[in-house]
Amino acid sequence: MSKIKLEKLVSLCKRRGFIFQGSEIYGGLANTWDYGPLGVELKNNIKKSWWQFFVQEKNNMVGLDSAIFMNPKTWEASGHLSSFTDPLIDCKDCKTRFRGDHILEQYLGSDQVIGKSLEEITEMIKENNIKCPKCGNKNFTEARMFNLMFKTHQGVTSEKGTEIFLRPETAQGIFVNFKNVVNSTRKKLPFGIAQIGKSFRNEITPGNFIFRTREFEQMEIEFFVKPGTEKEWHNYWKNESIAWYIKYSIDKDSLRFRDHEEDELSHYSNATSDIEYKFPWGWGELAGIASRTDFDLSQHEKFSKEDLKYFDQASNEKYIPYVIEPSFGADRASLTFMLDAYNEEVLDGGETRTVLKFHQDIAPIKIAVLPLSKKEELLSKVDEVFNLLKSKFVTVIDETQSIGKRYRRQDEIGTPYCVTVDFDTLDDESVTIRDRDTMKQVRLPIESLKNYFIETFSLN
RNA sequence: GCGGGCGUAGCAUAGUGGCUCAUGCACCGGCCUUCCAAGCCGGCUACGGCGGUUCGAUCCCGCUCGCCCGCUCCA
Repeated sequence: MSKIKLEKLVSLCKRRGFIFQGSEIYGGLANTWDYGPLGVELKNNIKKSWWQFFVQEKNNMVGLDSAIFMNPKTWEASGHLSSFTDPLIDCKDCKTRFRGDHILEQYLGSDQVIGKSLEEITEMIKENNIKCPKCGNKNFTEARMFNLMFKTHQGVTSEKGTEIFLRPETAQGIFVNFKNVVNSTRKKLPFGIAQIGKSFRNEITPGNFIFRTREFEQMEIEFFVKPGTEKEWHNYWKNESIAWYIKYSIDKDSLRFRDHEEDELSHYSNATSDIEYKFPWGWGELAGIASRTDFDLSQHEKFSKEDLKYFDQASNEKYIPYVIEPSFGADRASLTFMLDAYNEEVLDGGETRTVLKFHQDIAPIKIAVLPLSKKEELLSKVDEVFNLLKSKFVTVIDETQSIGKRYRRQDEIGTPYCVTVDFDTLDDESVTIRDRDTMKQVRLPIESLKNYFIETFSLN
């Protein structure tokens, strides 16, 4: 398996139109990336495949698309207003940055630190003679707040009462709609609600191309279960989650589970397992499967004063469901699918070809129609084939330069099938289908072409 | 945000205080070409931005923007 350097992929992405730097003509905007013509097809296919796998093909799942702006009370209830606000301090000598509360906890224990203000944390670090864990000096900056939520104002004027946030996760949109969904779908536990959408976090350090950005797209499920059954469902979703990556051809050996240690668990979780991928810079998180207990619904019940309990007809009990949350990053998935698909192959002639071996349902372009030469008769036949396929499959025509070069072009963007119209086509009404991975060719009548591809591709 | 590295065409690189900034790939047009990056001819496209020093700056200086690595965070 050829391991690709990240720069190589970034350059390919730009050259071929997968991903561009955001606002590039203005010198860019830190850490924003735009999906180009091929990138948007790829990402859409990834989201589509996810939705099909996790929602449409499961009878205990439904979908949702909630608003990015939410009543600010939501974030009080969810804990994001306090927990996503980290007091940071820097060591002036070795220039390392720490979380002030974490460093204090190591010395004093967590009960001493909870709820302290910035000034108190700064003071406590001084008083307790705390040393930099890295260089041992005591030359710290003051603690400063870093709120991970983007703040803005609703309405034209910036009055305090209308302050709102860009959601830092899609999950809360699901929780606040739990009752609506139960009432409108008559779903019984256990069942889940899925949502794909953008989230925003003012990350301190974004980076690694589209791996960590401040604006990103999540694919999340909140799966509601009867308390006491959360362990088995946690396991179930771990397996389902990794199965999706494997179904869409991510290399098994580049994936692994990693369970969170107790001290790294989020404020809402009692058990979290990550799925990690072996990125060029090391293992990185692709998805997290968190057991969120009844934390969120309980909090929303408390803050909203709405009864969010579920009435279990079978056992005649009323309770707040427990929640298992599989949460995926769509941009990370896009990066992973590209990295994993990237191959450089040495051919018999000694030349190399670059080929993105996407799963065929993920590939941005499904079919390229190529005339063997630029002769008028072939070109009109090519149009005919294109028109036959275009309504069902993303199809392109490429007619410039040699046929071999065009095959390589399509390889580089991961097009699984090339349909070549040659001079025999004019007589026998058949075309040659060339397979990206095997480079083998088969001959097929034009009339059976569409059905052939309908059976080949499974994502609609 | 802090420290370090970096910024020349679509991509990857070369080079220079002053002459039309070079090469490969890619792209476009033409000739040619009947299944895996052929060839020939022609063409488009760049010194991240702003300011300073200088007769003259892509090159030196300052600021700024962006990228990469590290730290903290996370999908």
